[in-house]
Amino acid sequence: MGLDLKPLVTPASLKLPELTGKVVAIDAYNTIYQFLSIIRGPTGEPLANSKGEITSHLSGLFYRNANLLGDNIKLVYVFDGKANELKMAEIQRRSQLKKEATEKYQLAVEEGRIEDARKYGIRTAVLTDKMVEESKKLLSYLGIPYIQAPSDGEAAAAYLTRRELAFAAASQDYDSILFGAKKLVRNLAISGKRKVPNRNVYIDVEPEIFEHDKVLQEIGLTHEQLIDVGILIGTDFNPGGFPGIGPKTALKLIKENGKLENVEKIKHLLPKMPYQEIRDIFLKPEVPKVDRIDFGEVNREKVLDFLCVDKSFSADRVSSTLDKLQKSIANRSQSLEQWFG
DNA sequence: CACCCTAA
DNA sequence: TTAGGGTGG
Repeated sequence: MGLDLKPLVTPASLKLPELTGKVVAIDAYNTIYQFLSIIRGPTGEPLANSKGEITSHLSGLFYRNANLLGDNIKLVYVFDGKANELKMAEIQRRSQLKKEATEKYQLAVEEGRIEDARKYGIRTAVLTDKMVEESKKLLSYLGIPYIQAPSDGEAAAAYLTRRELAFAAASQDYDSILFGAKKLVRNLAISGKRKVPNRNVYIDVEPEIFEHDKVLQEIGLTHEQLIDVGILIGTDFNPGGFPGIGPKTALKLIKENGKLENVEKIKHLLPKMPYQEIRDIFLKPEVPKVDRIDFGEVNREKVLDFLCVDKSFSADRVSSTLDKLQKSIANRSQSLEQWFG
């Protein structure tokens, strides 16, 4: 279920123009997984090409990136590497949930319960190695660089903000804050419409930004203490956290006691928990070797060939999106030439 | 999710 | 111009 810091931190609203000219390091798995879950037909089936290969992730990546690039936002995608041993329990838990959702989904489809089919279909999304390769391919055709993280993508994205190679990290998860991202952007999207789970209702979801310094100031803790709060609530490395302790209680306990070791009511549980190792995952994560990020250019032919020939996208739609993008890029360099040329 | 068309 | 609903693949 991830790290639930939401009740403890207050976002500032963010308008996309504020990111103009800035580098944003995107949590690739988080983003692609979101597309795979949400971009589906009415009965919960993902988009697919004529060969039956899923294309939801490519649709999401193409249209969103085209828009963000058109707004002159510089993107770098960060892919997860090898998962930490401590994450295995969470990975298995998720895979079990998917298995259950898949059974419910198939039953709902057979019985013609369309809304249920959609609800469960969303939970069945599995991100395969092939999809990752296809995503990287599309990114490279769009001129968008990507970085392969040695372990957690969020840790690598946070590192890029620390190195000032990126202005912000973008992810839906709050882990980036524990990894020390200077800034975290959530809801980085074009349309603000988002489906609320379990209901056929759409609400406006605005992009929001969290600044690391302000977060610590707001809750009155050090970074190390915030990590302890996270461990109490539960992270990917200790799913569920400690029984009976939610975000509010966790914050109270660390404020009163300073650190995990001093919290009386969990003293009997601490020895069974590798909390020092988890602290180190957040404080001293493995990070990629990066000194600079090279931004590329759109390769129109490759994009068209890949999406329209290979993946059955509509040539009209793809080329008109590319037209729009290339036009805004051309306008940009033209206005630069007026100043400097 | 994002696009596109239609209605008001 | 904006809101709502269907469609994309």
